[in-house]
Amino acid sequence: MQRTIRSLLNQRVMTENQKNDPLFLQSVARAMQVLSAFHTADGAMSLSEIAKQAGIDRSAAQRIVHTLRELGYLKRDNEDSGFLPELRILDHTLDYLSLNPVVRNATPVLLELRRNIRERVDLSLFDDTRVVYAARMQSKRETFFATLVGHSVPTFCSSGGRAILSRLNDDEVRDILDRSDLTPVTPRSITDPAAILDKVQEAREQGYALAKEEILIGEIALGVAITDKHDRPCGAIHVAGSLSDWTTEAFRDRVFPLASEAARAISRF
Amino acid sequence: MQRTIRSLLNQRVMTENQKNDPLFLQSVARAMQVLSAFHTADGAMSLSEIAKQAGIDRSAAQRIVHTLRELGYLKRDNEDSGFLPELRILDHTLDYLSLNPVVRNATPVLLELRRNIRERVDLSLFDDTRVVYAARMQSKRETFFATLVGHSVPTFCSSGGRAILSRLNDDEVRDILDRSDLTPVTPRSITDPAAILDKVQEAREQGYALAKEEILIGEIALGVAITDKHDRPCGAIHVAGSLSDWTTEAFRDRVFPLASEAARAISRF
DNA sequence: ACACACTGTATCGCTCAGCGATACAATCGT
DNA sequence: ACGATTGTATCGCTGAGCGATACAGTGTGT
Repeated sequence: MQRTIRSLLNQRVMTENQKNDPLFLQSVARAMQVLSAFHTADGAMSLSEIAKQAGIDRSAAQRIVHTLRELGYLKRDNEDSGFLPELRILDHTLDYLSLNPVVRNATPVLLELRRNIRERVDLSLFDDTRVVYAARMQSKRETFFATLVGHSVPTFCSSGGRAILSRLNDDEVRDILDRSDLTPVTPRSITDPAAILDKVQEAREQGYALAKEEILIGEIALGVAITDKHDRPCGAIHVAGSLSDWTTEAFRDRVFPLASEAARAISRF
Repeated sequence: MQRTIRSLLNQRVMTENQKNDPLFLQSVARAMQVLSAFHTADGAMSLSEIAKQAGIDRSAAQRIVHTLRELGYLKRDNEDSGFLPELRILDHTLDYLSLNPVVRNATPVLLELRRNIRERVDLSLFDDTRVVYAARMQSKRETFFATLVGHSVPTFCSSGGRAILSRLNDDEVRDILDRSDLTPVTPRSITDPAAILDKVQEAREQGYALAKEEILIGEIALGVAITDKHDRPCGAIHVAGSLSDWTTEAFRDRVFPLASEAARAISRF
């Protein structure tokens, strides 16, 4: 399901205005499309596969892959035939994470939060129709998903996503929902726009958003939005617990005050 | 100190053979150099700064920045003037992490390891003269450094780095040391090539490498190499503890058997 | 055994993408 | 008011790179 969401990103074809924009460098766009081709992969990709995914012909793919390989962003798979992303990619990750003021200030706060609550704590960043994990503090009892920075979940059905929406006005929320792919992540995901708007309104009044089993069955999550200098939401703190340990009320009573305080500590950067 | 190491990467100017290689696309290289310009930054960068760092003129920088912005890899800093990396970068991170077989298989093993040892456990990947963190499992007692995927430390003075070197032959080790920037990370970092070779030889015999206060004062670290299908080292497990809690011997006796077993479980992928 | 469909790689001439110069409005600090 | 920044926009010339084409190696199917 993660893949389905991400593959949509990839369909970002060159638009008309981009074609007529003298400042828009097509070869750069093509190169980034080659790197993005791997969003849909679950193994090494051949030149033809890359070409198809990136929407360019094999020749172009060849030259771009060659260049990216020379630069250390791609490598040939030793055993399998095909190509894979290479380590150098992570350099840019660090640039992003260490220059992002929210992430920068969030880490100690999140650790403190996890120490108090002893459940999984995530920091996610708002990216329109999706919400991207930037940091995860594991709880002792582990879910099988690990620290995968870059993972994303839909805004509309995640606790943090709806907490973020609750800081926008109804028009903006509707706009995002319109552009969202509303396929449910689990059978419990709320997909009806009207119902989502209700939940968002509820979050506005309470200051937090709850999502029960909307991302993972058996999991309850509480999200609180983080805002920037201009009071615009730019991310959220998620706390996730198991429904076998918590009633909804106990979870909310325990988590909300702490998470809310943590969010306030991170906000306005 | 992190920055000094990384800024070296950036000096990767276009080589002569690249210039004469018909398959090498210069515009793509320039674009990646623009993204890499942020390796040396600690805040938003202006066009002129980017141009200087990337070794191109302002016009080129302008057009590339414009394109990367259009594609969602850069954004303008709201308050400060200048540009910053944007979220989309993290998409590629996930591609790399989730397609890398070592990382893929390591996570459960590392969690198990941390559960047993209750100290910080890191997974790092070998990249020539440096070693890049791909995952970190925090211990309860926190060091101030947080989960920053992409961080790197020099191969020559880290426990994992030397564990990796111990799986190469002496010529290869010398070659890496020759190309390394041997500036010490802490006053305790061993920088004399002969002494490093001794330590590497010691690691060969013992199956693990120890580094005391070579990266962080007060910290002892034990590293065990991870190998690929061809028995070539491709990464390492690091376990780090505080010298106030452990004697060298106690640390080694407790950590080595478990870390070694974990490394074996991850190896050969 | 052959044929065929794949890999990845290499070459080359035509053409249009994009280089680099130049200009400009806006916002600094002095 | 000045010069030095910032980011943005335009434009003609030219060489970067597009896309066609070819080739060696490796399976896969018949």
